[in-house]
Amino acid sequence: MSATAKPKTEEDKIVRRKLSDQVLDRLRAMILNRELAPGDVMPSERALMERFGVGRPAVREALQSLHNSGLISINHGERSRVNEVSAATVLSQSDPIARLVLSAAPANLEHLKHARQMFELGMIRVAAQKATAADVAELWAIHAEQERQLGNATAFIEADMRFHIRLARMTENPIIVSVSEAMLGWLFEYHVGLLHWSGKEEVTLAEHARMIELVEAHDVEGAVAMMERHLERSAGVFEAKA
Amino acid sequence: MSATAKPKTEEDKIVRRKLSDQVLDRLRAMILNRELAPGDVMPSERALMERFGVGRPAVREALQSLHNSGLISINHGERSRVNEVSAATVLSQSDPIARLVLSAAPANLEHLKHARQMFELGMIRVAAQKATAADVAELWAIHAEQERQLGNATAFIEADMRFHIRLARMTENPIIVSVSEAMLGWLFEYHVGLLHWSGKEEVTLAEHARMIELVEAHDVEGAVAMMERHLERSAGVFEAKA
DNA sequence: CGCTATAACTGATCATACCAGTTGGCAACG
DNA sequence: CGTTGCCAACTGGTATGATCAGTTATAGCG
Repeated sequence: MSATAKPKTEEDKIVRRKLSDQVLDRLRAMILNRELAPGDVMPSERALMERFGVGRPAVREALQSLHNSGLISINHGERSRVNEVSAATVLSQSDPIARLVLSAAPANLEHLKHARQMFELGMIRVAAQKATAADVAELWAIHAEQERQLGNATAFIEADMRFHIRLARMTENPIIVSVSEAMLGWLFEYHVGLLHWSGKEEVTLAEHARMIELVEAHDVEGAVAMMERHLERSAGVFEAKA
Repeated sequence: MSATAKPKTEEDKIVRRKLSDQVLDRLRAMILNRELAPGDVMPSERALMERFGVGRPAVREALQSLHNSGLISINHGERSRVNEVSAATVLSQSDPIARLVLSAAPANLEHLKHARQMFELGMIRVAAQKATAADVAELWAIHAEQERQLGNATAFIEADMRFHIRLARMTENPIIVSVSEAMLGWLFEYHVGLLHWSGKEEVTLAEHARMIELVEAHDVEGAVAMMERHLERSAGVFEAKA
C-alpha cells in the first residue's frame, strides 16, 4: 500500500471548503458584528453575488442555510430580513429533527420523559424560591381555566402545559422557559391518544392546586416532593402512538 | 376594497409551498419509513430530479437541507449516505447557532450557567442512586488524571468536563449525556481565559473526591448538596471573554 | 388628491454546461 | 500472471442565463 491517499494523520489535508460555506461564514460574521442588524434587510442575492465574486448558487445556498438556521427570514418577492435570535430560535430550529428522532426510536421517548422529570424537579425548586404574588395569582387563573375544560381532553391538556410553562417562567430564565416549552411540545405529540389520562383529571387538578399552595408558601422541599409524585403518577400518560 | 388580496382570515391561502420543501418532505418521509435505511446510499441528485419531476436546484436544496440537519452526509464525488440520528445529532446541529446566541447576548451566558446548575443537580441525584462499582472506579480514574494535569490549565479543565460527563453517563440516559456534553462545550468557550480558576484547583479536586465518596455511598441528598456547593463556588469561573 | 396600473425590483425555478472529485475497469508494463 | 497506471463514467459543486412569480414603488390617469 503506497502512502498516496488517506493519510492517517489529518495534517496536510488542504482545506477544500465549499464556496457556499465560505460565503455563509462571511454572512454569519456580518450578522454577529451587527453589520447587519436584526430587523433590517439584507442585500439581494444578486448584490451579494457580485460583492463576493461568486455565482448565484453559492450565495443562494448560504442564504438558504441561514434561513433554516432561523437567522434570517426569506419571503418571495421581498428582501430577506435578519432575525433576532434567542434560545427559542435554537430549539425551534431543531424541532423537526427532534420529532424524527423520537419517532424513529421509541426508547428516546422514555429518555425524554426521564430528562423532563429531572428538569422539572430543578425548575420547581427555583420557582418555589422566587414565587411572587403575581405568579401565584396567574397559576390559580390557569388552574381555574383547566378546571373549566374538564370535558374537553385536548383543551385540558393544553391548560396543563400552560401551567407547567408558567412555572418555568417563574425562574426568570428564558432558556429554561424555552426548553420547557420544547419538551412539552414534543411530549404532547404522544399525548393525543389520551387513553391513559381519562379518569385522572381530578387527581391532576388536586395535585396542581396543592403545588400552588406549596409554591406560595415558599416550601421548596414540599413543592419538589409534590412535583416528584405528580410526575411519577402521570408518567404513564405519555405513551407511544398506536 | 375588493376581495382579491390579503384575506385577514388565513383560510383560502393556497399552499404555495416551495418545491424544494415538498421534495424535502418526501425524502424525510422515505428516511422515516426506513425506505432509505441509515448507513446506505441515497439516489443521485440526477436520479431524484427525474423521479420527482423537478429541476436539480430543488433536489439540491432539499439534500442540502437534510445535510445541515445532520440526517445525511454529502461528500464530493461519492453518493450521499443516510446517517443514523440520535439526540447528539440534534444538539450538534444547533451548536453553531447556540454559540452565536451566546456571543450576541452575554445575559444568555448567565442563563445557561443557571440552567446547567439546575440540570446538574437533577443529574447527580439520579447518578447517586444508580452508581455501580464500575462507575465509581472510572470516576476515581478521571479524578487521578485530573490531579496529574494540575499544571496544565486546559487539560485540567478538560478532565473536569470528563468528570461531569461521566456522572451524566451514570443516568443511563443518552439525552441527558448529550445535553450535558453540549452545555459543557458551550461554557468551555468562555472558559479559556482561566483567570478565575487559578488557585482553586485543589478545592475543586477535593470537592470532586468528596462527591465520589458520597455517590459511592448512595448518599443522594449529600451528593446533591455537595454538587450545589461545588457549582455555586465555581460559578465565577465562566466569565465573558475580555 | 386618491386610486390604479405598470415598471422595476425581489426570490424561485429551471436548463445547461462545465469543473472537480471519486471510483472502477481496462490496458500496458514488469 | 500480477501489478501498476491511466482513463472513462459516474458523483457532487459551481457558474451562467433565462424565465416565472411574487412584492413594492412610482408615475399616470381619473
